[in-house]
Amino acid sequence: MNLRRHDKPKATMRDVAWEAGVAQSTVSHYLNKTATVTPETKRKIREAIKKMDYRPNMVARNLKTRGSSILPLFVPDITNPFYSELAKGVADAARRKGFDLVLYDTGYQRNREGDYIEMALRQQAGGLVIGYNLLDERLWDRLEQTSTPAILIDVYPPNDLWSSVVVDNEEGIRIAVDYLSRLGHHDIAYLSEPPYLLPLIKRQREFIRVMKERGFEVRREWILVEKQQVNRVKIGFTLGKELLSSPLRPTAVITSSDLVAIGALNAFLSSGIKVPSEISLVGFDDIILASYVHPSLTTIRQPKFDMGQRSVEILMKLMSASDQETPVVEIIPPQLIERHSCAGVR
Amino acid sequence: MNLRRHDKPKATMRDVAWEAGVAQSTVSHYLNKTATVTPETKRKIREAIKKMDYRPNMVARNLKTRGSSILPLFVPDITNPFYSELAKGVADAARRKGFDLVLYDTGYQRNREGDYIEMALRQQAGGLVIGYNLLDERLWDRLEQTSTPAILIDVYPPNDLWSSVVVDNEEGIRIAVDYLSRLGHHDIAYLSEPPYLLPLIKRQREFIRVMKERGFEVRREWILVEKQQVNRVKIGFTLGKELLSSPLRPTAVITSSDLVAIGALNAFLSSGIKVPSEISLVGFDDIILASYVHPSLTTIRQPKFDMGQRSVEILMKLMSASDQETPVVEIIPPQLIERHSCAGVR
DNA sequence: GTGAAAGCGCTAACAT
DNA sequence: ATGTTAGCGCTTTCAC
Repeated sequence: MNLRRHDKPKATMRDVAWEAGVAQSTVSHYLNKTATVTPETKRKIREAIKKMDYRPNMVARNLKTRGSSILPLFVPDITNPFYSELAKGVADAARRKGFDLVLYDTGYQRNREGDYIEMALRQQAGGLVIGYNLLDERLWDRLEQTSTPAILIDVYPPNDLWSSVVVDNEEGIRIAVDYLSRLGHHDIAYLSEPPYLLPLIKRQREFIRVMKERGFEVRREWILVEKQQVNRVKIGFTLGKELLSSPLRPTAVITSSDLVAIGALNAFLSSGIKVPSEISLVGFDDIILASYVHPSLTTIRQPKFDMGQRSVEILMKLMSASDQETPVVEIIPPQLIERHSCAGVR
Repeated sequence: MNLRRHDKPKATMRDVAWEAGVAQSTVSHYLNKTATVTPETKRKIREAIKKMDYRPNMVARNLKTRGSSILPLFVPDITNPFYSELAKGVADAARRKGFDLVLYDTGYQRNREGDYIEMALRQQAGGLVIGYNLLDERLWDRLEQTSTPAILIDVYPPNDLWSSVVVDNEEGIRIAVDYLSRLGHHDIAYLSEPPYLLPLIKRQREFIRVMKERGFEVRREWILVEKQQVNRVKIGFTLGKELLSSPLRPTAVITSSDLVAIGALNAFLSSGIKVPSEISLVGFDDIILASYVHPSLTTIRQPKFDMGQRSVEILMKLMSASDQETPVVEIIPPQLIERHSCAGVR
């Protein structure tokens, strides 16, 4: 590391000061607006900067201020559209605050999590954005020990020391059920990936609760929850097929995520079942793919971009707090995105 | 920026040295293996490090060595699966070399490109990975001026000063045509997004050339190239519909990218045309979505992950070269991924 | 094998 | 309004 080519020496602030015939600190003051500078002096400095093609060295600046202008984002897999959309929101907000987004893609590997946090800390990161549930829970202690603030997205904090931004999972499910209900459905199935995360548990639990509350029957064989597989599209496919093999067929299905919905869609289509005329389908997340499949997927949107942005704002507040701020769990409202995978029941 | 909380002071190398009862430089030597150290001294240092929870400060290190451990990656849109897969490859290779991947998502906005390059340079980045064609061509001069090496991916260099990693576009098209040909197709259409990039032009040109070479007729109305729209799925949809309205219908179609193929697929399906039984479809890129749609898409894979990795290796070489290295254009072979969107012609 | 000292490019008191 | 000075935490000669 730290390679560098045989480059022309970069101009430093000292060079600029010399060229402009002023003191280095004056240049610094001018650049940082940390003192007022005569118009005439300003001019000279500006010219010198241009002439020398001067560029402030953030590394030196950061060393001096003991700060850092990088903002680490942890995701388990950047190729998952959910996380890439999140990353976009985080990057955008970070940029606005003058931070550079450093991407740590852990690939769902425990040991990488620790290594990457170590790297982030060595880079003097003042805070972390974590887009999923860390596999290695001991890391929370490590972070606390170094008093590094962090914010979680899309999952609930491991304990009351940490903050997070999550969508209102229960509300999302309610919106889905009520939407289908309005279309005349009451035979509704629920397909889910393994619920090892609280949001997933909440969705499932709320589905059952609201179905009962609305007076709809909740059939055991219509609540299909995967235990083994990890590929969400495959899960949806498997569960979709399984659902079709049931003697009673629901008129609609809600899934725990869009990826599962897409798998289910493929299962239905490949069995000759028409969507939405024979069965309606609503997903969860609203990833970009949802609008790409045919029929396009009606779904419950998690405003990922906004959540990414919001998380940065909260983190910045935590970082600048002179004392341990009270952690916050911010709940974001979900939103129904109506597309073409649902139809009224005949 | 440069926020920081009221944190407990981090241990420095000086603290460690003091604790271990040795000189700071000895600790440095131990850490960097830049001199041999007595086992006994090693032990003391190790213990001090552990006791104080010491972590090297990369910012200070980078200032001293005038290096940088960040590697900027420029993409136009990280939510585009093509770029997120690329990013994964780049991040992976960067990490292996001890670099942190900094993500610059320009959102296809000219002015951001300049701003972001400026930020990257201020961070003392020693080289850049650019995953697409910069919109603002003047930036190449700026980069040259600062003698910052860069490597392009998926596009050809603007001139012979720069390096890039690209797939063999012609070969990809040949593979597609020959594959369809083997299935008995010779009435093949080609649908393309606006060919403002050389790879796209090459694909189109090669399609025509190889069709002729194989003795297949090339019909004007079967070569549909979008001029206006930017959303590739919409483009595919529009072009797909247009193709269906033509009096003569081809038995197969090749598209300039998977996103276009997915749009075309939707167009066919929504017109009641069965894929692959009535029309075969092959895409280009092999983005993750290709395997998610129904029927899953047969396509020409660009090994994005590998290309990302390779680009980092080449860039590192350029960065460490003491003198202007001769630029390279590395051609990567594409690969046919057979799925379910193609069938033999009856 | 270990240590003393210089300094990377910058900010921030503190003077003037 | 501008300048002087003292480091930030580290690497790297160069002595010993």
